[in-house]
Amino acid sequence: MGAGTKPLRADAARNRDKLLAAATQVFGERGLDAPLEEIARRAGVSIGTLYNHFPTRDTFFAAIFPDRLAALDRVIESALADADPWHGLESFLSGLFAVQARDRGLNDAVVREYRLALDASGVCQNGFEQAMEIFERAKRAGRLRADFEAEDLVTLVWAVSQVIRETIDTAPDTWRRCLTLFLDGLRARPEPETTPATPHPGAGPG
Amino acid sequence: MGAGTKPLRADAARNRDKLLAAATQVFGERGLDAPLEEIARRAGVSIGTLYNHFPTRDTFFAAIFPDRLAALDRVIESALADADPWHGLESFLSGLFAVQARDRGLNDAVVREYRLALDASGVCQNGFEQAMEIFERAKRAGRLRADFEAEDLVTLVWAVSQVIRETIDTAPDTWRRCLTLFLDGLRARPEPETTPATPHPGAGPG
DNA sequence: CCTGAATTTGAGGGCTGCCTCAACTTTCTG
DNA sequence: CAGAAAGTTGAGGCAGCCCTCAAATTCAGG
Repeated sequence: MGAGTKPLRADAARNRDKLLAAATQVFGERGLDAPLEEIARRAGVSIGTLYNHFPTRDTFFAAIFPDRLAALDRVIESALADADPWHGLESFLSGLFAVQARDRGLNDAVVREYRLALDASGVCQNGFEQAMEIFERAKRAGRLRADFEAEDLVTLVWAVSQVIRETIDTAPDTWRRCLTLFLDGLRARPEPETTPATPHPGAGPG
Repeated sequence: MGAGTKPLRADAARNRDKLLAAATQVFGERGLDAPLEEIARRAGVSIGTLYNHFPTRDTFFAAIFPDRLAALDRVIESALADADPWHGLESFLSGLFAVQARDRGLNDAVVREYRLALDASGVCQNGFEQAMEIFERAKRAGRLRADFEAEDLVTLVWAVSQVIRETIDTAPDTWRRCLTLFLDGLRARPEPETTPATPHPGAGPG
């Protein structure tokens, strides 16, 4: 698995790059269901060429997202390196959702990967289990509710992904508020301070 | 506005009823984006007839959902009638989401209405404000976090609606778990008991 | 420069869904 | 029961998106 692929002709390589760039852009703007013809158009290449290089939508995903999702590994690592398990957990979720909120394609991709991970069939199995370790650690430290499970992480991602989808254009920080609610709950707490400070993001119309 | 509408011919009235029944069914199964031609097919009526009676998708919604959404007013009422403001709040959310989880169309419709209500343009303004009163009451009683706002209710509905969408076929009670997390938060609590008893619904594979 | 192989092209066929309208059928009224 | 009004029909036009393939083009090596 090194140089098993024959070198592409110059123009082909150029087109492939243009396609990948366009796809990244289009998926980012429109999500994973974006029309492939839009990608070809934006790449300045015919639809036939697109299918030459990427016979299916999934080949696009495979070319684009693994790297970008792997970037989340660093978020996980740094969360696990945090001395405070709860703070690590918070920073993992913030980091994850911040990435999702920057790109509709990534938002969809994360949902997809986590769903697959739960079915025990994902490529991302690895990343998911690493992420769960963040939660297990916080649990052991008595900071995370004891009944938290892998399903809950997936549920959390589903929930927040939709908040991101709904607000990405008009109030793209709303997910922070949602995360605060998830972390602290709706119930009033004895202590006046809950999470340091995550007030409402600028969602107000007036 | 009483009998301003000329009486429909017998066959027309029959078809209208068939269309409404079919639409209710189809929207329920497929959500508000379901193809209108499927509705005509299931009603045993031509697509032309469908457009005769309901020139736009919205006229369908207007004919179907107001009543069903109004059924939620009873949920709200009974929540407000609850002696315990927090328990009322819980029962409102449970009631709302239970309704959403039973019908994809209603799930979509609730999301739509709440979004509009926030834009101050919804028909449902009324119901939304009534719902908010549940939260205000719980706040006054010191049971709900003091910074809860209307935006948070909408966010909550967005979040849970997605969990419902993702799980409605395979584990339709998952939203309960999501609600528990919202109510109590992820953080471990000093008291051992949080919410009476909402363990994981039967989502586990094994 | 020439040639063969690699690559690109884009018209076109297929599908689904939206919507219209001229021709046809049914109901109602006198 | 006839005629007019009301209602129904479904083919067909439009649009978006998917995907294919024969013909045309471009590249790379001799």
